Amino acid sequence: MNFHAYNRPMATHNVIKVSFKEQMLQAREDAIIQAVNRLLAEKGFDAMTVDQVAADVGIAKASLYKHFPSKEDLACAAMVSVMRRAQAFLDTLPTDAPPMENLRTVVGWTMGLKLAGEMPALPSQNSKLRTTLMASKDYMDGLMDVSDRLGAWIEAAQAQGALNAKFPPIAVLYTLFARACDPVLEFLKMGELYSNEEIIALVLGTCFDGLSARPV
Amino acid sequence: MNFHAYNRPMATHNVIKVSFKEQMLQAREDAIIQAVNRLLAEKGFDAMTVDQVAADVGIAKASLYKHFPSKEDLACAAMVSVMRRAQAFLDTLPTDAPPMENLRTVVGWTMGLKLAGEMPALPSQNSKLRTTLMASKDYMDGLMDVSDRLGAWIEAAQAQGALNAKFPPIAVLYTLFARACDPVLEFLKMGELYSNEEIIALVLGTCFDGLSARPV
DNA sequence: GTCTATAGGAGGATAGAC
DNA sequence: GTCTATCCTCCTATAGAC
Repeated sequence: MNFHAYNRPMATHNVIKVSFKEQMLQAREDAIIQAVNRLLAEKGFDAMTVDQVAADVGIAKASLYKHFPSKEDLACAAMVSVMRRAQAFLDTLPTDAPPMENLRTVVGWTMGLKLAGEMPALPSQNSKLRTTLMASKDYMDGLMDVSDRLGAWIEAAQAQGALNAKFPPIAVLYTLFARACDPVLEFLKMGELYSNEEIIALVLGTCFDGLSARPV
Repeated sequence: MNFHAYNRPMATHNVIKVSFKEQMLQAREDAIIQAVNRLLAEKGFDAMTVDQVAADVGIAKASLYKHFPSKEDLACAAMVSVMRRAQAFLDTLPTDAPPMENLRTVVGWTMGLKLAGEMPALPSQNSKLRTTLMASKDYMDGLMDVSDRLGAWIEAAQAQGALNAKFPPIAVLYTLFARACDPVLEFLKMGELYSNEEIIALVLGTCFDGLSARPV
């Protein structure tokens, strides 16, 4: 009892202090991730330099390396972040809606992200980066969860006859992921002829309806 | 007359010699471009190093720079090369065929190129590279020619009602260019479930028919 | 025009004081 | 954990002999 009486205040004090510190730490790491996310979307992984990230956050480069051990881990953290956003968005979609509708909505949402400059772009060739991503449980878990949920909708949509059954579900899944980073989006944006909403509608149209004319 | 009698043999000798030298030069530059093309397709512009190109060709790096003034110019030459191949392929297509059919054939051909590892991949963000490309008359001329020919087919196909008229021709053109480098191709190739022909058929299907089921 | 050797600089990562 | 200053590696590009 004396033990508790003696220790509790000290322990409480420590708990509060640590929690506050951790809160600051988390806030700073969030700021870092946000900067990385922006830079990755703007210039891509190779063109992004750690110096730019540090300057953007307003801290020294060495401090950055106290939070993340490498440039690859920075990018990985950004990917985990968007994956979480995607999961959160999926949570908001009605489970009783037509699966095809949900698929369309998700892809449209990712296109909006890209047009807003919030979609980090990673080179698919970089093996060092791939290794880091594959080794990240947070990233892989998120990716698997998203893939599973989309996969379920894909199969359901095919069972309903809304999604063309001649395409293997895996090919559809890849296609949806690819359309989230479709370069057509930035091409059309650069042309400045269409609003973001129009661009999304166009690219969604080409993706789901196809280029060939459909019989009325 | 004496002038000719005296000079002709020497001139002929020079002509042959120069022509031979130029032939060797051209052959070497072709070898360089082929190596660049392969490396660009395999690793992309940033990951490709000039040392690798030199080693691949089997000459010293300094010799490379006698042929091409910069790494960007190397990539540009490779792009001009594929553009020429594309123009040559367009030449083989029947002018009396349905334009929609020709569009499909061209896109399928570019997909085959990519699957064969012969489609150079350039980052769309690199401004130094973009400047070099824009400044290259050979590249721009080729790009314009290809765009014009595809554009004519697109408009003709829309006039015929074969290509969905709700899409602006420019959006269709961008989409066709984008599908030539579609990452879905390499994803499916990595899965090793489908042959190259099947992959091309699949991605052509998603592109032209769309993901949504079509009424029978 | 080919080579060897090296300049020059960018950028990822770290040392060490505080 | 933050900073300044620096290391070190890699890579583009060039100098200079042949």
